[in-house]
Amino acid sequence: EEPEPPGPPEPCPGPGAAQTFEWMRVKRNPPRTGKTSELGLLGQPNSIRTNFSTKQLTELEKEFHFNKYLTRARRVEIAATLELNETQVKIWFQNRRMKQKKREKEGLAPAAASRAAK
Amino acid sequence: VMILRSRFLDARRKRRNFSKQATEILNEYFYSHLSNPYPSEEAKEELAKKCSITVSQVSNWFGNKRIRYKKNIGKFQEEANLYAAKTAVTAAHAVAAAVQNNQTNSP
DNA sequence: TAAGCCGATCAATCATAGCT
DNA sequence: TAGCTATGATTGATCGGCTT
Repeated sequence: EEPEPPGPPEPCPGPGAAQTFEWMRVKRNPPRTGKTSELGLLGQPNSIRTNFSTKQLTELEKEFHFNKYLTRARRVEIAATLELNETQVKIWFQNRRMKQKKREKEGLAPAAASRAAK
Repeated sequence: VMILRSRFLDARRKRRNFSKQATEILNEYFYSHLSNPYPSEEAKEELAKKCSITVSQVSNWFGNKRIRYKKNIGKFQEEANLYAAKTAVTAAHAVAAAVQNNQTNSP
């Protein structure tokens, strides 16, 4: 059911010897939401997850309900208004669409429980 | 400090832990596929059914498990051995059953 | 060839559950 | 009851593949 014929890896999983597989070594490049200047000086590229403010999220949400997809022009406009990168706005819409899809998919199938409830 | 993490009214998280058996099933899959704990969409659906949870929850579980496992492999050593042994026993039973079945069916 | 999108995943964090 | 750990969910951002 799970064909796994790689050649090089270790032998057998002996009790007490946890092997280190590739997936355990995977490292993501830190977020490069770099705003070249924040504390002045070419400080390290802001490699920290951005926390969107309630206002930004509210505006993005509002725009999303209007358009699921953005045009370049609209994206530039929104980015400027909310003080975000175009990339951040683009990614936000990307993630928002996936979230929407996920909900439509799940919010339409909990059949088993819906019958019992009420 | 009003940097309100207004994620407070997120209508989310009224979390409930999964049943012990569900966790058992998920862990069994995780440790028996430790070299590549990435279940396919089909596998996730099957696990979801067996555990009585959604596919998304299965994805969340594996996502959290992988990250937390590699963050501190040592902390999961005991658990890993426990499931490794359990899998071995299960496999042994399967083999034994197959052998018996083979003997009683050999013309 | 470059840019956007999708689907999956990562990684950090939130908030609650549960044990000491 | 307070404090700390375990755990499910959320989400900004990354990765690889495919499309435009």
